[in-house]
Amino acid sequence: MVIQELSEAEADAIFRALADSTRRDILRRAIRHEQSISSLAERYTMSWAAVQKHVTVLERASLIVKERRGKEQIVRANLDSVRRASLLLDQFEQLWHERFDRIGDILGSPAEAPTDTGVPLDSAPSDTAPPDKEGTER
Amino acid sequence: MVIQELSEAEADAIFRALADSTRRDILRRAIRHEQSISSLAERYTMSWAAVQKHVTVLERASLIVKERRGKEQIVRANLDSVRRASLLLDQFEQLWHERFDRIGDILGSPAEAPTDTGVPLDSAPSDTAPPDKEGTER
DNA sequence: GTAACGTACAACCAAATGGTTATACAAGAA
DNA sequence: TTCTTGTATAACCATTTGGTTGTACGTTAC
Repeated sequence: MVIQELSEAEADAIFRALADSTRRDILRRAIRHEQSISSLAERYTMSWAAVQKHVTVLERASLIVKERRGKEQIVRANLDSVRRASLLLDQFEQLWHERFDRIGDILGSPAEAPTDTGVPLDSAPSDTAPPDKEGTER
Repeated sequence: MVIQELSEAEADAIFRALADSTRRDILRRAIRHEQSISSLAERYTMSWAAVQKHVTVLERASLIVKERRGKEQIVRANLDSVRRASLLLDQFEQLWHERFDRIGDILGSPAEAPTDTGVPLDSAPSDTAPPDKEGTER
């Protein structure tokens, strides 16, 4: 199983969704067993609408899926998104290892690095990539 | 290696910091090699101050560490925090597996028994925990 | 010394977040 | 039918976020 890689926007959504303890809690409950939004909302002191919004955030991040069952919306966790996020974190770890695989960690690609003047300790290994956003990154 | 577990607030900070593509990019660069804030800022079209703010967010999340070197602040990645986040994601996965270890997966566990701090494998795992934002939260 | 560099931070702004209450509607139960 | 439950959404509000410009300050280069 390969598990699709995350686009930058998807990664944004997933990590954002995970960056709130209430939402992490909702996700845990949804993982333990599917349940309606209302039964979820009962567990919190905040308003039903607030919980609903959290569910929506989780849904937009694909961390959960809603499924209508009669008059209820059943919330089900989608572990694939969790795994994708996990994979992205693994890539950071990978970069870390690659750093030490580079012999010396000094004087990397001589290619361009037109004015990497300063920073003698670490010239530009593979860093000469397109600077700004647009997720290019490896 | 045990790797400290994350408090809710730390988890908030880490995932929040990761929920922005510019910050993930900065983190990747910092992982590849330590460098000053200015050399990082050169890679982006946004203002220096904006990059500085992103660095601060990453620092508060302990994803990077700053270290003064002469007049420069050197930004260094702290992979431990990445690993902690990874571990938290693993716990979701773990919950998922426990769900199917429970014989039956009886849904709708009413779950009131407010004492089960031990994550029983059967009925309601730790579902009864004070879900809401306890003291700490924002 | 002065100049340039790297950094820090304040003040400001628009947009997004996280919460509230209130209203509306469909499905089941009585 | 009416009542209740579960859901959805709008309007509103305070705070945070992500960006800007401007100012200030210590360190290094000249």
